[in-house]
Amino acid sequence: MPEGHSVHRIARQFDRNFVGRTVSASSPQGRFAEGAALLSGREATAARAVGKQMFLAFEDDLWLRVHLGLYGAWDFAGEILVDPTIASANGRMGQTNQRGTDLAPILDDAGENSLSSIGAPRRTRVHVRMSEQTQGLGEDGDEWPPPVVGQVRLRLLTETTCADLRGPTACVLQTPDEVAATIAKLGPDPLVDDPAEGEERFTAVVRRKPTSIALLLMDQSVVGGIGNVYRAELLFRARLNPHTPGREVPEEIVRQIWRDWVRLLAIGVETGQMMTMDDLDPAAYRLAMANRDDRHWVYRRAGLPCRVCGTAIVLEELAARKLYWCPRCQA
DNA sequence: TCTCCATGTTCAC
DNA sequence: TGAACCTGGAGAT
Repeated sequence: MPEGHSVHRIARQFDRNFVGRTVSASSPQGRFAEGAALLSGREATAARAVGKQMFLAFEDDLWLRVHLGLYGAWDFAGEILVDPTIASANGRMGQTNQRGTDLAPILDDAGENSLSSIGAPRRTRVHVRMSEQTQGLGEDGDEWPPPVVGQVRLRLLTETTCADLRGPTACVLQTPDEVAATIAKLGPDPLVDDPAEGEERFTAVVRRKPTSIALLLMDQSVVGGIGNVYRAELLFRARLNPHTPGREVPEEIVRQIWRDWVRLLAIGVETGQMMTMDDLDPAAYRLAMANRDDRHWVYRRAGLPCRVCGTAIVLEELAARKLYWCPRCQA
């Protein structure tokens, strides 16, 4: 599942490519047919991400709320204008159209959070139309709009850009009041809330809970956007035992975790990758970036030696999710 | 072709 | 606390 960084990238993609444009909406799969009919023909007016939720506003105060859940993904096709605040990890941002505008790079790696497909990692279809002169056909002869492949819950189409939504946990229309109620239930998000205020909210909640810090970090009402990968990595970086009750975690460590999340989220949004070993030396960093299976301190490293102490990384189940940690560094 | 798996949430018990 | 939901890739058969 895309953690918070991906959802912010998606929102920025929508902001750049859909906001201000009239959208044609459909539900090829049929499960969002009524909603798509209501959206179709309206202009998109805003795109926002809060935690793992994305909100897309349309004319007449109609909001689309999407949560990708475990399997969801957006595939973008067509002419994709890249938000200048996000980049591909390998820097392949070179394609430009005849107006000199950046187009989407081809995949940054195995599809993880590339600009063309954002969500659950999967093989990606990339269609990049180079200019309006080629409207109707992509440069390589692709159809326009692209043929529907698989279970597409919602297709949003402008004259130049196509976004296909697959497998979301939530895809619903909301009123402004409902959007506000949804957001009110979420914990602070460093890219939405003032980071200093967020730190205070996060610290106050964690410090009064008997629940383990590992569960609290995954609780979206405590902090927005953290998922299983960032949880494991944040706890390792803090050298904190995942089972420590929140109220027993020293305040300075709680604040350190928040500030680390602020930092990692910013890196994730910028690069599209959950790089958590940013404090490596440059050579080791480049190596880690090149190999997505070797990019974390503990996540998916069960049984492998800890990168710091050599102790075997432990894998256990906590609330039906896999938890990776080093029993020595995080004793 | 079948089974398992995954970066998640919600609901019933 | 555990099951259901959801989708497609990967590996086993």
